[in-house]
Amino acid sequence: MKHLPHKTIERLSQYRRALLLCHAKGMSHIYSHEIATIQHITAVQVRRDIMLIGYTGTLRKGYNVRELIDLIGQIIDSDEGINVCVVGIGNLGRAITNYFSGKRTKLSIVAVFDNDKSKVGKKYHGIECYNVEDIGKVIKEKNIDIGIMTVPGEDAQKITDLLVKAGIKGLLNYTPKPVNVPKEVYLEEYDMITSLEKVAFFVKTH
Amino acid sequence: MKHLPHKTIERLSQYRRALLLCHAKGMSHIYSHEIATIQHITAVQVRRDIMLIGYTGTLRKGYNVRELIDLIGQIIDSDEGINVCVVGIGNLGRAITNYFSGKRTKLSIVAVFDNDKSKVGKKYHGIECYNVEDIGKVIKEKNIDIGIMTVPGEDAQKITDLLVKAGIKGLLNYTPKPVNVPKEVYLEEYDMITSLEKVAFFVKTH
DNA sequence: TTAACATTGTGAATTTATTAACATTTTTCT
DNA sequence: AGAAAAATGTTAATAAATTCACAATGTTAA
Repeated sequence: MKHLPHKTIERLSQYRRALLLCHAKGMSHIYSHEIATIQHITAVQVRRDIMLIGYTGTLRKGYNVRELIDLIGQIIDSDEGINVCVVGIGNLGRAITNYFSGKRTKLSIVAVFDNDKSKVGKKYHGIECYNVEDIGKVIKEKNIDIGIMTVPGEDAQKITDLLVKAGIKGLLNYTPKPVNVPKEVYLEEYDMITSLEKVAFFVKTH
Repeated sequence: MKHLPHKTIERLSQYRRALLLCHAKGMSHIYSHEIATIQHITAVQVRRDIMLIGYTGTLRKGYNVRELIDLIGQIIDSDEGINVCVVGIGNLGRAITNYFSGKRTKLSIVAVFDNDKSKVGKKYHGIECYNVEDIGKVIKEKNIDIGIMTVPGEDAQKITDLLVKAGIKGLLNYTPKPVNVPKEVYLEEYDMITSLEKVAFFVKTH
């Protein structure tokens, strides 16, 4: 496989979730237009994405749900699984930890961090909370590759630097402050205010 | 102004936030490449976005921070302000409510909803929690245009239908389930799992 | 004063993403 | 059997987003 576009990767992740639900309902096959309807996109887009990963469906029967789930897994998951940590166990950190706990096998949250001493040592959804000062040590011990940052904006860069120094390979930044990482670290930033302002803009302009 | 691209709208929101910080620090002017560095994009991109909104900077001095903040406000804010509600006051709902409380003047969260009777009547960051059954009534009374949905996935479509019926104009869906809305309602969906899986993919493929 | 420099603004080129169009194939119906 | 229908797979066309390239111009320094 040559090079999957970023957008295709995102959609594959979403297709998989939809497919898992379909599988749970007992569907064995699904048409491109059914996936498309669920995801609010076009059937052509779905077929193109699936073409890009080299899968081919059955004419008139559509795609085999089980096979497609497995193939998407081969593309986007790592065989060995990836360990993840959450830094900042406030409301957002807890929401995310909760969300993931026990769900994925390939991506597991194995540590949470906070600078609030009263939280350190407690468990959140079964995952132990460590002191942020121990980030370096814990990340190495637990072989953590990805960090999810849910601290206040003013701490964002400082925590980022700690994570980078600890050897993190990917960072998901949910703080409102953009941070800097060296180019070998993959960075994804998301900001709720931007999303809400965007909705407000399009509501305003009909 | 003709038609601003979606991506430009998102970036304008982000520029504004960066600019507000710069303004708070006492900066009166800023160069395109400074904004670009903060946002991890190119200076040309910044200049082009600013060109699109019809602002023009000063050669060799860059952009006037105050003026640019105000102009972006004119573009993306509504004069009268927009009222927003949060449905589902679990961890994520509280994180968002907390995040916004007291910050924006143009976008304000004026109600939160939950189906848990023990939460109804309580206040969350100063905002009263109503019963989901009263969504229709409260949305009309309080003139709410935008809903942020942070309920469990299995309730997503049901709540969406209630919001749509109540006359909501924009919906930000933070549940893991895509929902359907009539075409006159602006829908933005965001899913944390997809973001994390994307990071994992790019970490895996270096 | 004049040359070197740094910055904005923008048309053109390029790249990325989406959509259209349609050939192909299997199934169903008559 | 043959026609009609419904689906996939894919090339080509189009649209959207980004980057390049550079003219224009104010600023600084010699």
